[in-house]
Order: sequence, then C-alpha cells, then structure tokens
Amino acid sequence: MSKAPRGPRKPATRGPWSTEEDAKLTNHIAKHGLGRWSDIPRLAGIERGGKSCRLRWLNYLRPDLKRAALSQEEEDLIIQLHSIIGNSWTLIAACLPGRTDNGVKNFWNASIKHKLRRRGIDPDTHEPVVDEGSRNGDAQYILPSHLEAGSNACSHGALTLPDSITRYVDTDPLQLQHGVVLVQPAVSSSSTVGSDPSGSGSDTGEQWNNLVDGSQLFDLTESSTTTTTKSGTTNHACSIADWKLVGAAPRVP
DNA sequence: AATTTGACCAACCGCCTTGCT
DNA sequence: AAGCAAGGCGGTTGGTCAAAT
Repeated sequence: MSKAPRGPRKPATRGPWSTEEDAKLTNHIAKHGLGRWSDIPRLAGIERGGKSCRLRWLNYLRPDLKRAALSQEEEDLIIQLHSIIGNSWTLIAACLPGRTDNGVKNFWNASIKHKLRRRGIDPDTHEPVVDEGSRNGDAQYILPSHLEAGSNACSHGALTLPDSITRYVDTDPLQLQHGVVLVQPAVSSSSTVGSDPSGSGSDTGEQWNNLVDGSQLFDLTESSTTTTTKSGTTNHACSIADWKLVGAAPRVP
C-alpha cells in the first residue's frame, strides 16, 4: 500500500447518500474500476471519505446485490452457520450470494434473534434458555428446516477434511458430547471476501459447496483419523457413514 | 386520528490487520 | 523493525415505515 499525500482535507459529508453521490460513485467505478478507496472520493468528485464510499458500494450500489427479502432457506442457513462460527458475518455472507455482511448482521439482530428467543433458544449459544418449564428432553438444535429430526441426509462414503477444518465441540441438553465440523475454503490471502470459494474446482471447494447446500452438519462423536502429508498438510479423514444428525428444531410458526 | 411498537435498513464508529515506506 | 495509512470487520446507532393499540 502506498501512502497518499497528506494535506488539508475538506470535512466529509455525512448522513444518507444522495442519488447524485450514488451516480457519481457508480459511474466512476464503472469507468475506472475499483482503485484505492482513499482516492475514489477525489477522483469521483464526492465529498465523502474513502471508507464511506467503500461501504456504500459494498452494501448498496454493487450490481450483484440481491435486494429481495431473505428466503426461508437463507434464514435457515444463517442460523446454522451462526451456530457454528458465531458472529463472523463476512463468512456467513460469503455463503449467501448477493447478500452483504451488513445485511446478514442486520437481519440477525432485527429478526432472527427475536424469533429464536420466542422459541426459547438463546441466540448467542443456540442452546435452550434455562427454563424448567421448557426442558422436556427434546433436542433443541437449530438445523435447516428441510432436515427432519433423526434423519441422515448425508450420503455414505469417505470425506477427507483439509487442515482448514474448524471443529467445535458442544454439549447438548441430554449431556451428549458431539462435535460439529465446518469445512472452510482454502482462501488465499489475495482472495476477496465474497468471491465464490468453489471457483477453483478443488476438493476443498466441493466440500464447501456441500456445506453451503445446508445438508452436512454432522455429529462427530465418532473419532477421526489424522494423517500428515509429505508437505506437512494435516488431513482428518472421517467416514461419513459414522456420522449422525443430532436433531432438528421446530420451524418458526 | 394520534401514539406506540416492531421490523428493517443505512450509515458510522472504533478496533484490528495488512502492507508500504 | 517501526511507523503510518488504508482497508476490513463487527458492533452500534439512528431513521423510516407499517402495523397495532
């Protein structure tokens, strides 16, 4: 990153963007592409900070944005991913084409959080709120609505998980230890957030797609075997046939 | 009709990371 | 290696609008 020359700066405009500002930014990017955000306000003739321009572009003006309300499937996926990776909105949004981290975050805070609370689920931990009246022993995990409780939606076969695997261990209301795996794409440092992680066509990409498909959240109680390749890469090999879904939550009424 | 409440969205803030000088 | 600026990200705030009271 090269340093921009320092000099007196006009105070940046704040507040809502005007249609004129939107047009200037859109036209500039259409003509010149994305350059340094700090230069764009000056080049485009906008009295805003580079940060503000970046945010406006990413969250509102980008042509590939979906403006429609989130579907039930998207909502299910957000809940599932949040239960695994928490408030990593950028990662979650990367699984929802056309959605922004800000949009997902807003939807979570404004809508899903309240729905989960009404269902007696703590939105932070995804566990039942401790309330004697609601503890009836049923599984309370939030899984995609299209997965029925006790079903095994996965196909049999072996899946080799790359080093980028993240494993989380949780305890369910019945004190059953289980693990949940999230297969993360092998994203190079130069990749941009929001790009299609499966674009490389690599094995990792295929696994990522399986996760995005919303059909692979498994009980990992069964042990996995760990191998290390010549290059030092660690692989965790598990037999999918050994994994079971741990339960499903009722749909939002 | 006026007020309140809730949902949704846009924007800003502050902190952290990255990369250049 | 240190300092600095830019970029990225999650948290938060504030505005708007529609439905409910």
